[in-house]
Amino acid sequence: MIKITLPDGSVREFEKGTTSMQVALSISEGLARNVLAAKVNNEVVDANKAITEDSRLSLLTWNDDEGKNTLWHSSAHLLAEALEALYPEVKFWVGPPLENGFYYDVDLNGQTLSPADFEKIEAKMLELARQNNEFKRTDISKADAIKYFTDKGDSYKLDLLERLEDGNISLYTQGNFTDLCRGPHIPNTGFIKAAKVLSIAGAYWKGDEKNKMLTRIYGITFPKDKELKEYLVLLEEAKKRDHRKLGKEMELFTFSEKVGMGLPLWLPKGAMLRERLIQFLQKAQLKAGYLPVATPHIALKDLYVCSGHYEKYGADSFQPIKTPHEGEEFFLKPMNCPHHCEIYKSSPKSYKDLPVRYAEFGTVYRYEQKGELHGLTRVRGFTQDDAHLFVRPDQVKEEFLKVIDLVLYVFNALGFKDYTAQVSLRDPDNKTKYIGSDENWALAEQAIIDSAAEKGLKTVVETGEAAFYGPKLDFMVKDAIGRKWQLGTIQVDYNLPERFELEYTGSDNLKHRPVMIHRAPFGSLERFIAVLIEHCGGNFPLWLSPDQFAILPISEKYNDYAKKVSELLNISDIRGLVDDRNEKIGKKIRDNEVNKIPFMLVVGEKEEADGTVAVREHGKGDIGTMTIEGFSKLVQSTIDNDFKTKQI
RNA sequence: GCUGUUGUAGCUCAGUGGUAGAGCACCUCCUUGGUAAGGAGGAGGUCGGCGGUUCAAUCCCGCUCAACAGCUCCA
Repeated sequence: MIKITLPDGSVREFEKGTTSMQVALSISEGLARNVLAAKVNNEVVDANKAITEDSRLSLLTWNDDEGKNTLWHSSAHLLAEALEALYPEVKFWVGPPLENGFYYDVDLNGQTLSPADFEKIEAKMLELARQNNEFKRTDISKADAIKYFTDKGDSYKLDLLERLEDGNISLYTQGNFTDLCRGPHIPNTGFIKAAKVLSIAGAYWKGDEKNKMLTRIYGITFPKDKELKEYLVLLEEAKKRDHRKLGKEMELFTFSEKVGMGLPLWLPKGAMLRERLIQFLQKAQLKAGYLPVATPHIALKDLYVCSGHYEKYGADSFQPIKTPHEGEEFFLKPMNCPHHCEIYKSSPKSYKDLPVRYAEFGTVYRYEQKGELHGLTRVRGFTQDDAHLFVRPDQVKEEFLKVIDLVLYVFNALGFKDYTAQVSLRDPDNKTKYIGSDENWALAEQAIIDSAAEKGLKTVVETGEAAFYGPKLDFMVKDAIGRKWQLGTIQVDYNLPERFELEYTGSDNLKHRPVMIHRAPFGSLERFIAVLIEHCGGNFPLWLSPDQFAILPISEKYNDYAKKVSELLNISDIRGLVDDRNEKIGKKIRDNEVNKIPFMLVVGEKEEADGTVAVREHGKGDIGTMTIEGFSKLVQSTIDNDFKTKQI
């Protein structure tokens, strides 16, 4: 008998050689129907693998990421089986699971696939799935594996085999398809109830452009048909929220071939949104003791040689700007920090001055590769909400806590409710590749971990992911439709203080080196606004909305009154427009509704006589008539409500 | 940078080897209308750029530029 410990801590006894599936059956049949794989002592294995010793066991279902991965990995095999049935010439490379679905890289031997063929493949996959074919594992010697794939003519698999050790090679077979695979897999194909081929794309064999281009077929599957439908709705929704599409429709920003790719042009409405975000953060930063600074867009090469950016990015960056003066070279600034270091150095600092917090909305330029550019999320010129805190080593934690507060304040005000802190620490087995003293690293890492814990942040620790210059904390944000984005970042830096020989005089009257903390709650305004647009689908919080109202006169007779109302609201710092077009009210309502204007104020004979406005809220319709002051209060209370979160 | 797809009016898109069309937006006029599209007329394009084939190219071919998707997830 062996002892199996379940996740709830309970221990049960089973015969040696029992499978996870049998354990599941002993608990309930319903559970067994949902078991996709099992985790035995932290190793994910087939649910029908025999357990031979005392073990901890978790049964993995669709609700576990590992369960999903297993189903999708098996689905890749199912896709391969379907492809082989439909196109006998096909040769296979690899088919891993992804975060959302899976792909298989195949050589179609000259055949081409088009979206028109997708349905045929999906139908075949489901037909094969319904056969409930078991995923059978066969452990095999290397020689036999080579023989099998040589006979089959699968040259790509032979290439994989070359790098595998004998004695550690397995095949999985379902139905008529056998693949080289370490597993694990779901018990049988019947668990796959819905399948969708999503797209095809070229992908070089082994990711090397010198190699042959294979066809990568992306797909996704689900254990329930309903979930596929929900997923497709989500894809549609994501398409509707695409910030590139909404940005164009809402006249927020544009790109011009003449200006250059990756260089966004902010249109008046988008610039208004930007300004509001900047003012919002500036106000919060002033309260938190930041000092605004401003620095130019270019600097001499020497600055970046000193900071190390020249060595690291010089060749891949924009080329230097020459001057008539022989040998003089300027660079577009790729980061604000070197400038801020020089500001720090402009006067001697005492330990009593620290922490010093320099903040700047600094526009930086980076030569991103062509293929990397994407809307506002990857651009070549962007504005960081940058600040650098120069602190004593013993102040790292306190400052970290304050920065976390500021970041959470920002997320709250913008409606991001779901976020995770990702803490990146150094690799303990390879401490030499990092700059800075051992005890300072230990201090900072502990400070970050403690700060995150103190603030009650959901935290994921990534060991070995720290930059060479310091540990960091990144905020991963989930948007309204469940997609993850990396936004704010807080990074400790031991490198730049060293390179710039930054100092402060301590209470001991000796020179000490400060620690630098880089932090940006938005990251960059461009990227942040892109995420914000997709998060709220263009329906910005009222305080950010470029036009907060549109006044719609019933006829031209009331245009003057409309303008008067608009001016009055402007005085209360509420901004909007007067729709004085020669159109009927229905048309005006439709157009402004489509334009996502938060409030529409209909004015006609009655309103002019009473000094009122008839208010319509976006997405809700008529909410009644009120005085201008009443509307002004409504706006104010709506905005206050957006901020009704903890203040810093 | 590499591969593929795309590029026609401000926007969304149709179309053809004989130099172009729709809807929306825009302008003018009629209409002055009370909660999601009133009517009529008009203006607007070197069909991304360069070159080639052809009597003739927006359409075919080559190059180029840009946008989009993918190129990292190694059984």
